[in-house]
Amino acid sequence: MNRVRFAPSPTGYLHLGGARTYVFNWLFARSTGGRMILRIDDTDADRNTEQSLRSILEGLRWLEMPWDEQHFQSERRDRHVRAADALLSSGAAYRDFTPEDESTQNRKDAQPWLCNPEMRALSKRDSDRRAASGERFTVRFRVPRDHPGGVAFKDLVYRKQFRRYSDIEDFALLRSSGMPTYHLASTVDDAELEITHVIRGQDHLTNTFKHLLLLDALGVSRPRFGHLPLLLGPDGSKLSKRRHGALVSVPNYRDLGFLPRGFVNYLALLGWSPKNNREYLEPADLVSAFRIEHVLRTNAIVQFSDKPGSAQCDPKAVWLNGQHLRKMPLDALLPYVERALRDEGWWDSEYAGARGKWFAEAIGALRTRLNLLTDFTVRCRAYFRDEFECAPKALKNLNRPGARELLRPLADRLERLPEFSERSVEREVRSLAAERGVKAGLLINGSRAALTGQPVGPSAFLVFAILGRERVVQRLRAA
RNA sequence: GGCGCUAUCGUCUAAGGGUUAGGACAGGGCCCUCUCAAGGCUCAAAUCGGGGUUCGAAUCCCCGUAGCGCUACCA
Repeated sequence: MNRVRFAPSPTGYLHLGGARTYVFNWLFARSTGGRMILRIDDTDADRNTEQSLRSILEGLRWLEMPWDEQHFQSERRDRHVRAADALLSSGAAYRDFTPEDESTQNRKDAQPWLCNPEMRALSKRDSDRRAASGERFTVRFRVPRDHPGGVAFKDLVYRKQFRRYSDIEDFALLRSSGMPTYHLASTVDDAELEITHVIRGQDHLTNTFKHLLLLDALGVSRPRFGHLPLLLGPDGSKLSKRRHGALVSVPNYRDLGFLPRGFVNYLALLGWSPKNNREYLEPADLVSAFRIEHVLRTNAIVQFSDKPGSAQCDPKAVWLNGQHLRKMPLDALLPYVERALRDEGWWDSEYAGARGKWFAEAIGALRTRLNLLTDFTVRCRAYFRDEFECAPKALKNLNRPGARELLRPLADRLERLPEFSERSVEREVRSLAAERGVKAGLLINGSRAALTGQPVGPSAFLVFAILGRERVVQRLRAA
């Protein structure tokens, strides 16, 4: 059975890149009957924060793509250290006593740093003696750099990969604090958790050679690797919390009013394509269409902007979300709208009870012209609240010559109407307009303004029907 | 600097030797219409540059250029 993992480090919130990696892993697991493992890579104690961990879990849960297992890397430290010890005694690794500040100096040099030959050549006796005397050291992997060959593997996405031993530096396994590094911890855990497919960002493509070296030295079997193209910001640089801020965080998209499925659909199309021109894909469609071999090799730019007034996110994401908002089963949509209204303090328990049918019908009518969940609160106030402002353009419709005077007579007629429905109301409105010799549009637009305070919205007759006779009559008179 | 990855409309992408280089978003126009959407139709918009290979190249090869990644006791 396939086992894949997503291994975020809790040093910031979950951003689009991480979420996309999670989504691809999950899709791969589900489409092949495998298991999804969440592993929190918290080996860098200094930079980890509780808040970051919470936000990652929250963001991941919001995607509605549950994982099957969860592990904390920090709880597995013993195994990492044991692996380092084993490599040390087999000679595959060695102690490097170079002081930290001196070794960081090396990377400033024009020449690439590969190893410190002096430390590499240290005899076992000297090494043991210096370690026993309490001298600080890091443990490094001894890359067989004198051999002419190299490491090769076949990436699921980037195909054949090869790197000469002589181009790989002697990377650290254990820090001088005794803490394992990412390379060691990640590799040991992948092996012990029996990960079969490592699917991660392309920024790890060149790290994979090190991981393979480690895996082989540890004598464990290699998982398969698949690297994903990177997500770039509009400025062309790799998406990061540092540069691009909260704008690219998953919670931001939730707050913008995205449905999990709309967001996931958008993410899935960044660096992957079903190859048949389909764009709108429901979660189940994604699972059945997903093929790791169809992942692209080119980085994708995520469109967004922090300029006030302009769209904060890719308009295509908004469009896709609108597709889901309209096409998903109404029953499935209702809970999301409920939460949006609750957040606004507009939720009425009657919506779920006596007026449940009304609520469903209203949402069903409203959703045809909305894209985001937040549109229900920012654009539909008049359907849920009795106090609302009249927009300037709506006021203009109301003030057209002859419009306002007709509202009261209309209210009177509607009050007496035997049956109050979309069709019967339409008949009344049109006949009143005809009798007074005005265009129906005048009355229709005026009514919409009086009833909703908006110049735009659903068909006016539908508005009448949604609001119901009582509120309609009252609002027409008030205008 | 070294090593590696990548290169199709503004953006996401299809076409992996033969197509008028297709679709989607965004933009323009038209239809529908009580408004705004939705929906339908339509217009504009791309193969980074240069060399090969081939009857034929977006597609294969080489060179250049550009972008990105790695080059940490970060992950």
